[in-house]
Amino acid sequence: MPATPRNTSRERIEAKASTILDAAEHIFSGAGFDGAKISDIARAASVAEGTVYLYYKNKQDLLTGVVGRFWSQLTQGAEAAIDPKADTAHQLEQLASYHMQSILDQFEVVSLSYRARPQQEQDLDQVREYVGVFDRIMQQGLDRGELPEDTPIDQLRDVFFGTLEFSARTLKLRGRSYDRSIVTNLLSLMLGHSQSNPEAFKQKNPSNRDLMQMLESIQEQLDNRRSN
Amino acid sequence: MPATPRNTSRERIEAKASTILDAAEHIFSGAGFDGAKISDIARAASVAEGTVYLYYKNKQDLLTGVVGRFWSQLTQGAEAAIDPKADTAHQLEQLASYHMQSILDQFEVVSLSYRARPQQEQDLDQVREYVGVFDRIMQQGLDRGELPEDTPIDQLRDVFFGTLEFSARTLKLRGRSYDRSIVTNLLSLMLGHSQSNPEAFKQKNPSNRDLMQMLESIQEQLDNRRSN
DNA sequence: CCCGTATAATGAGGCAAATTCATTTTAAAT
DNA sequence: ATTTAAAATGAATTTGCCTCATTATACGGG
Repeated sequence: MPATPRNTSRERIEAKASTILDAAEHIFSGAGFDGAKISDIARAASVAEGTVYLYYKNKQDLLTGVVGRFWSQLTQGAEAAIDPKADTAHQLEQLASYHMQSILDQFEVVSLSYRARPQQEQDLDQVREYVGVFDRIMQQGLDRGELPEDTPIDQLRDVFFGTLEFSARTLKLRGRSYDRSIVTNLLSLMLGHSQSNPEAFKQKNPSNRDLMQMLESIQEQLDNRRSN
Repeated sequence: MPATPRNTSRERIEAKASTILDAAEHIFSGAGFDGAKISDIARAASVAEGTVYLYYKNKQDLLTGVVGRFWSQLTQGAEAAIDPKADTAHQLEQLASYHMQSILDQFEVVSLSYRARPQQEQDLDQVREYVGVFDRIMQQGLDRGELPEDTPIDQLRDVFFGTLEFSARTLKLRGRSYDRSIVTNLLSLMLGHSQSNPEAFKQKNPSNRDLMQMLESIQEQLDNRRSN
């Protein structure tokens, strides 16, 4: 049992699987899932039709591969795009910008994602991992005290990704290009104030009750003075 | 050329088209687009397979019909759910609640929507109409002076629908049910403060912080006077 | 270097489902 | 009752995914 050849062979096989995936991505992106024929993909990968099925169970599996790889690369890219030394707000902005540009750039593949989650089955693992990048930033923000303690991460996650995804669709629909104001506005919405409130935050943003107390105190002082 | 029969005939035809659409919706919802066979739909509508093609060009067209009708009904329902006398914040909350419940309720049809917009083609007209309901509320809010003059409606629209759609997906994914806190939190984000900020709005709507500053200044004056 | 075996690749053929269309049925008008 | 047009039918065609019997290639031992 030779070691080197085995390795080489394994590598070769992975290389071929990757070649087929490249071809699939190309054809899917150009023609959409339904429009793409396995025979097209096979031709683009320079293999016979049957060979595709040695590497991927079926057309759907091929799609899952393409989409999974995309999100997995997105995770890598996002981690690279985030400066670990930056504060929470900046990290979020880095993630948001990176996210927006990537999904606009590769909009066709993102669209294919919808086809890869057949009927309310669980999401792709790779998507969950990607979303974890956001969670980590937020968690760190909490730990560092840069966010109010009761920040609802789960809900803000939906706001973050939901808004960006929808904005991307809108931009594509109208043929407009990316404008960073979307990101900055979103972040100022998300971080600009927290209706929930720790002490530090309270000082910057007094509640109505605080105001009332102060008014009452002043009123009292005035009353005292007048009665003198 | 008889008038009555013509009418009757036209009605009959529309009724049959509608019957087929009902069947299609039913089968699509149960089996998904790919899982649905035209023969199933034909059987459910009690017509022959070929007859379906007299009313709809092809399977895709059938899907477009189903999805279009859904959004169109959603628009009607939304308009009915909104109290024209309520203020902007309440109207938005009504729309948000209605939206969330509807799309959670009919999640299968909503999922089909993704299949109805093949590859970055323009959105369905019915979706655009639906989104118009939001725009109208916001515009009215501006006119009534209930919103800052420079409210970025377009961006808030993306926040609104993007967040709700993403939240709905998340809920379905986790098998959780609808919790109205999603809506109230979203609205307090959207309306709770104006991060964009013209002077004009600030004057009309001083922040608590502004009030606190003014109070502190008064307090200071009182102190000064006393010390004299 | 040749052979045998295991691994990989091939593409013709089976099959399922969408779509077409020649034929039949139904409805309307005279 | 007959003619004509509209509507419906389902068998036949087409298309494209996927299987599998066959062929080619790689590799280790003699």
